[in-house]
Amino acid sequence: MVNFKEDEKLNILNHSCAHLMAQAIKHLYPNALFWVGPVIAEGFYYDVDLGDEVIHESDLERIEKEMKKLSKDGKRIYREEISKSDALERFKNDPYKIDLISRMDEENTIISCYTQGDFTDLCRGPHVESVKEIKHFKLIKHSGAYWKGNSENKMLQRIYGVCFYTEEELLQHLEILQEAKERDHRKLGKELNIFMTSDLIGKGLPIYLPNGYIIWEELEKYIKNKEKKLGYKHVLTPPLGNVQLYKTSGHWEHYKENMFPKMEVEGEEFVLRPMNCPHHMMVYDNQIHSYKDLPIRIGEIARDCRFEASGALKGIERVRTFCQNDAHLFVTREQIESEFASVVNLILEVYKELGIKDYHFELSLRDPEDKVKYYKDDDMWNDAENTLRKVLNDINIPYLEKIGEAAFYGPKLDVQVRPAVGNEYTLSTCQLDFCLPMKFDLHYIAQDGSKKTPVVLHRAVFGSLDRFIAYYLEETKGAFPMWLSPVQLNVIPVNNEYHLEYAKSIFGNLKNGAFRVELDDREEKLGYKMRESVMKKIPYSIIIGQKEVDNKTISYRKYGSEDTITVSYDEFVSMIQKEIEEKKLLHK
RNA sequence: GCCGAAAUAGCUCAAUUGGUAGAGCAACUGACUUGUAAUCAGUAGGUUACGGGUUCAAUUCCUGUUUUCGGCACCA
Repeated sequence: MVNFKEDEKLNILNHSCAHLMAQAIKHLYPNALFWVGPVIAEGFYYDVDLGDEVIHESDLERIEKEMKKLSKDGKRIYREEISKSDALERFKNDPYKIDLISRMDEENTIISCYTQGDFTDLCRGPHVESVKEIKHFKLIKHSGAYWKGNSENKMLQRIYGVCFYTEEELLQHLEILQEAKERDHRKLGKELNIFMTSDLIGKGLPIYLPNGYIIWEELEKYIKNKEKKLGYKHVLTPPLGNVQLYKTSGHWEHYKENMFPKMEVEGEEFVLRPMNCPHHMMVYDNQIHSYKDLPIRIGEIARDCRFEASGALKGIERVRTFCQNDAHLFVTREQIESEFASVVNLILEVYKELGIKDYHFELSLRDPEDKVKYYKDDDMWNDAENTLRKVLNDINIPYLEKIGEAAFYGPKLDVQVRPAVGNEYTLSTCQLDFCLPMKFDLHYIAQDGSKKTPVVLHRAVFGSLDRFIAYYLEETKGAFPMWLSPVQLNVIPVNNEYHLEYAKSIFGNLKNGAFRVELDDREEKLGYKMRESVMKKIPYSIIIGQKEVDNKTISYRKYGSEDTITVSYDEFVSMIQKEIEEKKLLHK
């Protein structure tokens, strides 16, 4: 997939295309005012104020047509440098430009304008020489977008587009977009019977069907085993709690708008829990701990409920109830680095085993200017942020620093991935927290007999199992590796009259061997049954015909291959056992 | 939540400017006894998401609601 931002030449072309679009819009909507038109990874967009008018899907065609016309006219693009006062004068009737210009530093900024025919726009540039270079473009989508990204502000009209140097590149790009839709987890989830939703149950409340639940169970077993080896102890805590619990933690103050409203019973107030930290704090507080007991690692596959905005819901990627693969590590200050490194290594190990390659780390820091969101203790923040930086540098992990992305209680390391369709999201997280242990007045007894407050690492490798399954569906295109496949083997007799008996005995042996196996004994042709077997993305289709009956063998065809291989039963079983143990990827 | 779009059989989709819904697949029945991505024939399947309105007549036009989709905002 092209990244328009990183290809300098394409970047300039796309930015120029944004200007061409603006010019076309100005022709069709003379009162249009323009905000910004940047190049992004997926192409470009321009935010436009059309007064009371809004863009409809059909308008994109009109705008495109006008752009083609302007491109054919082939006007040159001129650059002009002006002073700040000239700029303020020239754009005095345009509040958006005034807003931009007035924030510019007069001394150090060259203010430039670009003009093509009857259209001039304030712009840093650079641009292509002439609009006739802007030929192979497409307006992809449109939407409302709040001015300056603030939902208190007016909603502008945003139009997205892409531009290439050749028609072939453009068509190829559009094809890639189409292919991405094919591996959207919502489409695959439906086709492969992974999950469903029901209007009567409610939106954002997914049901995992038998196939989906097998994947869920396997992932749960997998991660819990890894955690046990690292000394985690698993607990089971309730999915709701007293409101006071969240008032103490500070979550109520920060997030009550995004929680399901409290319910009152017998004078007590409860909420469905939006996260598990306070519950795990209570688990820690159940006993007195010595410094010798630390680190204490409490894990849980824990169900949470969050009242996500209806417009944010998406398949099983963003839902209103989900299960976190959560854990809280209670450590001394001296143990922070090694425990944090251990979590990062666990994440790296899991990603490697599952074959996930396309991800990056982000170190999410507080915005020191934001006095409302973040817990007030500058020393604590500096200490925490520097600790995370140090560990990341020590273990040599590349990462991006993101200001203002921290949790209210501490900085975090997030692992970001990109889905088939839509914006990137966090798949795994590890957060450092000096704050909640204090709020809950937790301690341990130090070597000198004094009471000390532990530090907590919040971490989730499968941020949520729901989201992870969504991601892995898209990553594997629904062709899961053997160990995760809902159905691993499909036994297909060629002819029921002569081969069914032997097929049944093979099926029975595999079933007793704890493989997830099906027997397709319908009265259909082999080709028909093979087609379904492949469409269901079953890793192995086992064919039993006269040859196999006579020689006491089996023949199999692996998903993604067109070859048929004949082996003995024992040979086959040891092969697939090995494949399951090694968690081999089905294809890559 | 905000801006825009969509909703027709279990699934994927049709239905000419408003004239009371069709196909393929799946399901069911029967025939065929099959060697690697669809054997043939038949049967059944619908308050066109839900409610209200305009009209002689609404899947089609208007309107409210619900859900879904593309973005924006949000994401402990």
